[in-house]
Order: sequence, then C-alpha cells, then structure tokens
Amino acid sequence: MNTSVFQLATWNVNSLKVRLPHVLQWLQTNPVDVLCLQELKLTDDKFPVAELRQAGYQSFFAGQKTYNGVAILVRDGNSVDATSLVANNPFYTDEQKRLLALTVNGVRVVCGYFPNGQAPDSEKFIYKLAWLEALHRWLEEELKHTTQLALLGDYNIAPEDRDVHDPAAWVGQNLVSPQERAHFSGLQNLGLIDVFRQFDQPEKSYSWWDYRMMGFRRNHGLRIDLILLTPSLAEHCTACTIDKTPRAWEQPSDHAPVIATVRPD
DNA sequence: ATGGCTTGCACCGCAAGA
Repeated sequence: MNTSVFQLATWNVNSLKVRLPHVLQWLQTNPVDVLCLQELKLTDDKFPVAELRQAGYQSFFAGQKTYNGVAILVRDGNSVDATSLVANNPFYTDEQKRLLALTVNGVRVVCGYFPNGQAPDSEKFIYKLAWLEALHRWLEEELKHTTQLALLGDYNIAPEDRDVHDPAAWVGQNLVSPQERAHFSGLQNLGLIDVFRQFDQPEKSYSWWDYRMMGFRRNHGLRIDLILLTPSLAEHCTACTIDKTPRAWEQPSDHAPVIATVRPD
C-alpha cells in the first residue's frame, strides 16, 4: 500500500438517485479514500458520474434497473488500476449486480451486496447460499494472488447474537440462520477479519434499522454492514466505526456507513 | 398484531427489502 493513511467505507444507500445529496454531504465531512455503495437501484446511464467527479471522486459501478447495483468511489490522489475492475463473480453466473472488485493503492477492494434471502424456506434463500458458496471460491482464488484484500458491503448476515437487537425474536429468520453464519465463518476461515470487533465498541452497535416502528429511534437494528480485511491490512487497522449521523438526516437510507482506517507502518 | 416504511415501476397497487 503506497499511502500513509487509507480510509475505506461502505454504505447501502437504498437508491443512489434519492440519496446522492446525502452521499455528497457525507463525503464532505468524511473524505474517505474508497467508498463502496450498494443498492444503487439505477442503470449505468443514470449513474451520477459528473456530480461525484466534481466532489473529487472517480466512479466505478455495475448497475441495473430497479434493484441491486454496486459502486466503488475512489478519491482523487489514490492510485487506481482501471484494468483490475471486475463486475460479478467469475465463478457464478448472476443476472443481479452484486459484486464489484477494483485494485486501489495495491489493495484488492471488493464491494458486495449480499442477497437478502427473504426466508430460510424460500427460493431466494437457496440462491443466497449458492451465492455465498461461490463468493468463497472466488475469494479463495483472489487470495492466491494478494495478501491485501478488503471485502466491504451489506453482508445481509448478522455474524453474532450481539449484532442483533432482539436475538430471541430473530431466531429462525434469515440474516441470523446457522447456515448463513456458517458461510460467514467460511469467510473468516479464509483469514478475513471483521475489523469492527478488533476495537472496543458501544453496546448495541448496529448498521441497519427498520424504517417501520421507529426502528432507529428505539435502536432496533442489526449489524449487517461489515468490513473484512486480510491480516496484513487488519494489523494496520487503527479504527472501525459506524457513523449513525446520516441515518438521522431527513429521508435517510435505512443503513449507516461503516468506516475503517488503515495506517501502514 | 404477519402489520408497521421506503423505493421503483407502472399505474390508480404491486414487489422487495431486512
């Protein structure tokens, strides 16, 4: 990594068209080097390249109509290898745009919008498990070529019960099922580290809150937006925080951004 | 209490999210 301080962030914006003002405002006070976005909900021709360019960011994206869509924004001054851009998992044929990889400052950045899974007895859950299995195989391959990899995104998995506001109420549901958590453990077994848990954190830290029933005000949330780093990056990670600020803004995304700071040497 | 918000798309309600 050829930089002194490197900040990476992830944010599920739930429509970039609606949330662009929030993204621009947030970047003004949080000028991270890399921002991974999920749920763009727009086609590539509608991506706000010019507005983000004006804000000092280069955009890489893979969108589709109505659903899904992921992007990686890179702040000017960082070193980007544009030929390293990969949309979707080469090991998995997928109509849905959920994965984007780009090498920035020598770090393999992977932005993911993991499937929701709907319910453990649904077709979408089957898809989620297959998608997770294929992700594992792809990352295993990527890790043969680099020691510096960052997987950021909306995992749609709450790793542990402490990442769930009411674990008892969530038993048997997607996002917390043993099958999904086993896949999460599989990613950890590749050496990837959930850096949020490397640091002391407030009790009941979440990154998503239901729009309904005053979920945010009551802190009824889940921690499902995560940053996993390989050991060589994680050992230089000095902070990982969830920024709840924009969740309290008017017309917010239901997710909050998560930021990791890496300081080599 | 199986709803409750929010978004996009296409209509005058729906699917999908988590």
